[in-house]
Amino acid sequence: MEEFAAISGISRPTLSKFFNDPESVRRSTRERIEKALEKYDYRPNVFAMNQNRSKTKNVGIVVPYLADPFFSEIGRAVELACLDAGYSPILHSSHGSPQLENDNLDSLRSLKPAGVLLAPFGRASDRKFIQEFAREVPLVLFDANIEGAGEAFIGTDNFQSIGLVVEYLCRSGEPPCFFEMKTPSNPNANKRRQAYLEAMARQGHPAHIFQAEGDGWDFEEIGSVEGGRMLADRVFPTNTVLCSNDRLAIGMLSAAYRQGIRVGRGPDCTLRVAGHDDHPFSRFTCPSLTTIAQDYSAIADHAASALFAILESERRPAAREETLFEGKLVMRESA
Amino acid sequence: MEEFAAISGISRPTLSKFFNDPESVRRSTRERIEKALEKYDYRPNVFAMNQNRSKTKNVGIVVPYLADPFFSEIGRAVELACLDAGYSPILHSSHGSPQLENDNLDSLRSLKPAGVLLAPFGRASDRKFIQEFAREVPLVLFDANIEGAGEAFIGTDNFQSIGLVVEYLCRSGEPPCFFEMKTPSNPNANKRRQAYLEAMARQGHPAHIFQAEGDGWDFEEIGSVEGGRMLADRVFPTNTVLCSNDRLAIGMLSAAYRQGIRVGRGPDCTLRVAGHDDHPFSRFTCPSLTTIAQDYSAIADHAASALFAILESERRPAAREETLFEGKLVMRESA
DNA sequence: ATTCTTTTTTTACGCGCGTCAATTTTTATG
DNA sequence: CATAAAAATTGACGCGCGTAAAAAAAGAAT
Repeated sequence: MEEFAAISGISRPTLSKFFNDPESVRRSTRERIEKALEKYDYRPNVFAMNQNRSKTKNVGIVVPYLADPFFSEIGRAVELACLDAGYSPILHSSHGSPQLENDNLDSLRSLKPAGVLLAPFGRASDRKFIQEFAREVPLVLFDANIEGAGEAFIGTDNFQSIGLVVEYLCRSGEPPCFFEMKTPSNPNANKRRQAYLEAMARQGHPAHIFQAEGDGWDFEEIGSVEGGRMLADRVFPTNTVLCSNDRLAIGMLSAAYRQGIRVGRGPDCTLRVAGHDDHPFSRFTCPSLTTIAQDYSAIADHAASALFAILESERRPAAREETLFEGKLVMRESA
Repeated sequence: MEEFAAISGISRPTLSKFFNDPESVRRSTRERIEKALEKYDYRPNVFAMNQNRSKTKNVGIVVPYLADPFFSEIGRAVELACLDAGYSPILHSSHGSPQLENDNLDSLRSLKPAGVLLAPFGRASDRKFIQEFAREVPLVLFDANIEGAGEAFIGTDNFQSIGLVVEYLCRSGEPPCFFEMKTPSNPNANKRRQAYLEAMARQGHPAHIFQAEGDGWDFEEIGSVEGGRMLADRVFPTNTVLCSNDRLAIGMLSAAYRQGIRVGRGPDCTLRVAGHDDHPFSRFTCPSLTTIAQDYSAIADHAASALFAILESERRPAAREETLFEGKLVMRESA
C-alpha cells in the first residue's frame, strides 16, 4: 500500500479510507485512485485490513442444510444482497446438525463479522448459545424464528399461506387431512399445524392430523415410507392430503405412484396432494405439485436490509422486528 | 497471546508453534497447553495469524452450482475431508456462471489459500485464467477435467460407467437411445456421448443420439420440455432412453407422466429411462430412476488427499495425475 | 557423570494496515 | 477576496502474531 501510495500520488491514510469505503473520499480523489488501480492492480491484504478493525465488512450467513434446494436458493439470494451492499458474505451450512450450527457461529465469530444472518433449526437450536452470540454480534434470523433471539426475524406468514391452500382445497374438493413429521425440527412446522387447525375450523370441517415417525433431514424418505404406509392402510378419511412441506409431499407422491394410486384433480384420480414451499423440484413431480410459493427473494432481501439498517445505525434497535411475507398459491396438477 | 503465555507458563513462540501445528511441540508441553486452554479459553486471532504467513491453512473449494444436490453433497464431502486433515475449508459456488468461477478464485486468492479444490465448468471455464491461477496456488480438479490445468484430476470413469449401463440396457431389453443437451457445459457430457457410441458399437447395435436445445442449469426443465416434445413426436427408434444425467432424466420422466406414457420394466410399460449420477432425488421419481451411482465420497476423499500430498511435499508433482473411479449400476424401476 | 541432541526460552524485528493528531491543501460560502 | 469548512497529507504508533537467532534448559545416549 505504501508503494501504491507512492506511485499513485495519494497518501496512504487516504487510500486506507478509500478501501474501507470508497464513498468516504472526495469524488475527484476516488477517480484518481480508481484510475491508478486499473493501472497497477494493487489489492489490499485482507488479513492486515481486518486485524486492527474491531468491525469488519464480513457478514456471516448460516443455513441449516444446504443440500436442501430451498436453503440453497435462499442462501444464494442473501449472499447476493450482501454483495450488492458492499459486504463480504460467508455462507455456511449446518448440514442438519444443531451442534454444527454452534460451530459455524463460533468460527464466524473469529472472523469478527459485522453481523450474521441465521436461518436456525428452531426448536433443535441451542437457544442460549444463540442468544449469547447475539450479544456480541448483530444477528438477524430468517426462515425460522427463535423467540427473543436476534434483532429481527423475517419469514413467511404460515397462517396466511396455510389458510390460503386449505381454503382452496376445501373449495375445490374434499377438505384436506394434514400430513407432517411427529418431531419436526423446524418451528414453521408447528405454525403450519396450528394454522391448519384454525383454517379447518373456519371452514367448518373436522381436522385430521397424521404424523410420521422419523427424524433427520431425509424428508422424502420419510414421506415415502410413512406416507406410503398410511396410504396402504387407508388411514386418511378424505381423498386430500396437505403436507407440511414439499419434500414430504414428494415422498408421498412417489409412494402413491408405487401403489398405483392416481393423484390429481381428474375424475379418475383418488388422491389429491398439496405441499408448501414451492421446492424447485415440485414442478417435475408426477403429477406436478400444487403448493405454496414462499417469496424467498423478498425474505432474503428484507433480512439483509434489516441487518444493514442495524449496522449503519450503529446501535441495536429497541424493539425486535418480525416481518412476515405472504405465500402465493401455485396451482399445478396434484390438487 | 502474550497474556496467555504469562498465565500458562509457556513462552509465546512455543504457543505460536503449537497453534500452527500441535504435533510440533513435545507431548508434555502440548498437554500443559491444552490444560491451560481449557481453563482460560484463549483463541488466537485469525487475521493476525495469517498476516505473516505466506501459506495459510485455508483450502478453497469451488463448485459450479451448489443448488444442484450432486454438488452440494460432493462439496460437503470435500469440506469434511479438509476439516479432518486440519485445514479450514472455504466453500464457494459459482452459481452457474463461469464469470463467477473466476471471481471466486480471485476472492480465494486474497485469502492466501494453501491450495484449492475446484470442480470447474469445463468447456465454459476460463481455461487461461485457471491455468494462471494454478501457477500461484496448488490446484486439484475434481468432477470435471480441464486438460493441462491443475496438478491432478479426480473423477468418474464415464467410459466404464456408461459401458456398464448400456450393457445392462441391451441385455435386459431394447438397446438405448442417448438423450443429452446440445451444448453441454460439462466435459463429462462429451465423454458420456463418446462412451455411449463405443459401447453401442461393442454391443453391435446402431447408436441414436438426440440432443435438446437450451442452455443453463435448468436441466429438469430442458429434459421435460425438449424430451417431452421428442416423446410426443415419437422420435426415439427404441423404447429405451439413456439420459446423459439424472436431472435430464427427471425432466423426461415428468414429461412421460404428463403424456400418460408408462415407464418401467413391466409388460404394460412402453418406455424405459435411465440416468447417470444417482441424484439424491432419483429414488423418489415416478418410477424410481435406474442410474449410475458415482462414488463421490471416494472422489472427494481422493481429491482432498491428492491436494494434501502436494501441500506436504512442498513441491509441485512432476506428472499430472488423473484418477478415475468406477460407477455402480443402481437398478430401480425405470429401466 | 559427560556429551550430544532436542526442545524451549529470551530477545527482537517486522508484516500490512488502521488510526490518531497536527498540519497543509483544496473546496465551498459569503 | 477573505474566511470557514472539508478533505488530504505527514508522521507516528500499535495491532497480534510469525519468525529468526542465540542462549538456556531438558532429555537421551554413551
